[in-house]
Amino acid sequence: MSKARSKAAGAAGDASNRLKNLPVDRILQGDCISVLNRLPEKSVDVVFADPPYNLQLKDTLHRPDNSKVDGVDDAWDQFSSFQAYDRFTQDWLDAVRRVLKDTGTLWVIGSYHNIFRVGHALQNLDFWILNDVIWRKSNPMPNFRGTRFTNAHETMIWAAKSADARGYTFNYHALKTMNDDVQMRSDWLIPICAGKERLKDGDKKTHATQKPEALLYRVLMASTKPGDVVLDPFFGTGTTGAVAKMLGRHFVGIERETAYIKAAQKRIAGVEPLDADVLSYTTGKREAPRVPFGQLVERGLIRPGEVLVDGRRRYTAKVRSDGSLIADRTKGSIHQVGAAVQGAPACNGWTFWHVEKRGELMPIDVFRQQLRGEIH
Amino acid sequence: MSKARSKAAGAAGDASNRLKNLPVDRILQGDCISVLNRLPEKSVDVVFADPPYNLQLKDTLHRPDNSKVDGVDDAWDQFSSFQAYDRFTQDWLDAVRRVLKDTGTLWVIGSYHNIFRVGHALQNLDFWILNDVIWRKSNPMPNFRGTRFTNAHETMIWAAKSADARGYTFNYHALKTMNDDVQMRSDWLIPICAGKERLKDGDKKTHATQKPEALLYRVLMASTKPGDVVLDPFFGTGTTGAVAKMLGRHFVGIERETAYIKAAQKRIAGVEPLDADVLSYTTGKREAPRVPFGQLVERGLIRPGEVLVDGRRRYTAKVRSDGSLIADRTKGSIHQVGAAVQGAPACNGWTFWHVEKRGELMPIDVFRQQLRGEIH
DNA sequence: GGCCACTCTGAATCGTATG
DNA sequence: TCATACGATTCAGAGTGGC
Repeated sequence: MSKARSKAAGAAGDASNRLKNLPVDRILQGDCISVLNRLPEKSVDVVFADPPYNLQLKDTLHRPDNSKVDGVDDAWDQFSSFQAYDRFTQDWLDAVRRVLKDTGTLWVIGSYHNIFRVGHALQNLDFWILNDVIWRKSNPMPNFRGTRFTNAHETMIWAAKSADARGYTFNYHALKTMNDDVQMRSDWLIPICAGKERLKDGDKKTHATQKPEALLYRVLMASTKPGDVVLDPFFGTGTTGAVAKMLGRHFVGIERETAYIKAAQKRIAGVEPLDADVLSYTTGKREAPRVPFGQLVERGLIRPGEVLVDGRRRYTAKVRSDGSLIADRTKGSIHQVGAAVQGAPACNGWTFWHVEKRGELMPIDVFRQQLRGEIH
Repeated sequence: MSKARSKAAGAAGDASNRLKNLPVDRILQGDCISVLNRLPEKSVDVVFADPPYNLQLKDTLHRPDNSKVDGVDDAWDQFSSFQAYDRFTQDWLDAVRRVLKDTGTLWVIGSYHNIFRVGHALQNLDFWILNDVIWRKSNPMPNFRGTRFTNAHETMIWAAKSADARGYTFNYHALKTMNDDVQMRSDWLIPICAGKERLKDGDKKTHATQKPEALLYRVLMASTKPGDVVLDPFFGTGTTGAVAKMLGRHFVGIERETAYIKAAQKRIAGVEPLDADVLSYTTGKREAPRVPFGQLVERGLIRPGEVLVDGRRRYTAKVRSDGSLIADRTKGSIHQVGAAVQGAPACNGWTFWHVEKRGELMPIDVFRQQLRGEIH
């Protein structure tokens, strides 16, 4: 670890053209590593980094309706190999480490394509992981070919400068208040960036991977105080800057592309900082848990092979391992089979089907209620 | 990458004492790497691995009421450094790679302490990540000190043997059925293992990190077929084996500690496998026998000369005697002509083209279903 | 305005059998 | 091995336009 650290430390460059004071609430144009190397050391409270994910997309993907998916094919996301990506990652992480205060923390966001490279590298550089936080997307893009699980989340790593770093900011009570007085968990349900918030040039997205402000809101509420400085080395269209300004924090943005910088400047200029007393009213909304029937089976509340019967004992059906039912000539969901055996157009399987316990019939909805109670 | 691979390949050991046949539904005692090296190559359908997390707990942790938290401090979770852990990880992953069929997949579960080491290592060994899956715990242990987010999830990596590996099992439709007919996402809400399911010796947990059966249920439902072999190189108290037996899959367990093996054997002996009819699960059209369109014509379900129309009555085509279609300027298969009239890159003719009966449109897929029913 | 139907899109490592 | 053809496959939310 220390070997990697000292080697990369050389990348910090000479201190000759180093700035004495941190330029604040500005976007600095250039390659993030060389710009970072010009900034004064230990001057930044928090770094939020959204580096290229190195997606390695191959062919074009079409939706079932034949429309084309507009994938990320920007030049900035192209790397020749894992090695090249690892070197890049180590270099910017090391440059970040120098400008971060000893009490500072680092956030990095990524997907399975790159996050294991990033996590590995930052642990090697002695960063100390405080949490990994899952951004659960309420509206992810589906998997169109039915080949995998819907890729419905991204991962953030939150880390301090070292295992024995003390005094980092974590606004525990503010987050708990935001979360209806329950501790904030490591999984966050937040929609993707769309609608008015999404920056466009005509009908084209300005940036392929603009992050939602709600995500940065929670990150900054958790790990910064008003007046703190947040640095974003992959500034893009400036979500970090916009939210920082709104929340009364300072930002430093680093970005190469002129088009992104212009869009970010315009966007941030339009942001009105909030009064401090307003901030405390924002709360996280709670999701209403949907409980699929298959979950009752998976959890053992209903066993595969168990026989369900309707309230008047006219029809029966047997539970299969995937949570579907099988009856005379039909199989399908609890609703489909319930409808089919009755010859009805539709049926609410939750109230239609029952389990027999000691001669008594119990609607399966009872088990769903039980599961909901456990979840929340 | 290839360097790491070939180097570790040496760890596969000599083939002199290698077994000819895979011993199935048994727990093999010993160090997982040397046991793996004795197994026949490419013999296993799926590997589920729950390796040591390398937790690096320093002091004992106390709850607000001063009771002691029973953390993981077992000898098997102690590593001297990241390097030692990385070497261990690479070695067992490489041994796993050898016994895995080319169509097989690998699951690894971990937390932020180790999952970045694991993910980095398996990418270096050319494993190809299919998904990372988040196990969201409905009842995690709270963070008692209020210094971080409640650590409410663990991460699983699901990977194929290489980027171009084909034919791995993913029971898309069964999982969709389990989830109320929406695609299964990459975030799974499942409670931790507690209650009757949790194995105990008196009032002490038998194993510090026993996984819930519901988690393995979903893993095995997703990525294995009945009769498949699942290998678990860190078998512990045998959750993988218990669920595999229940679901009509075979297991191979590897475990060092006698106490865990005994507990697992007793547990698995008490498991009753499900009946075959219950194990059957929802499959999609991909599994169904192929029926050429020409057969519908040949069998008289569709007559030569009949006019087909799309669902919105924008396009028509006429059926020729050889089962091809002819439309303005094009002729060819139902798919080719469907694509051509729309100007689309591709088209599923089975669902695109309809026949008009008494003013109602019926997709030609209905006739295919009919034929499939007859054939069986 | 309100409701309904329809359209569009989002960090995506998204096929397989046959010849 | 490679080219060709078959034919399987989507969820939530925002925007738009008609009645």
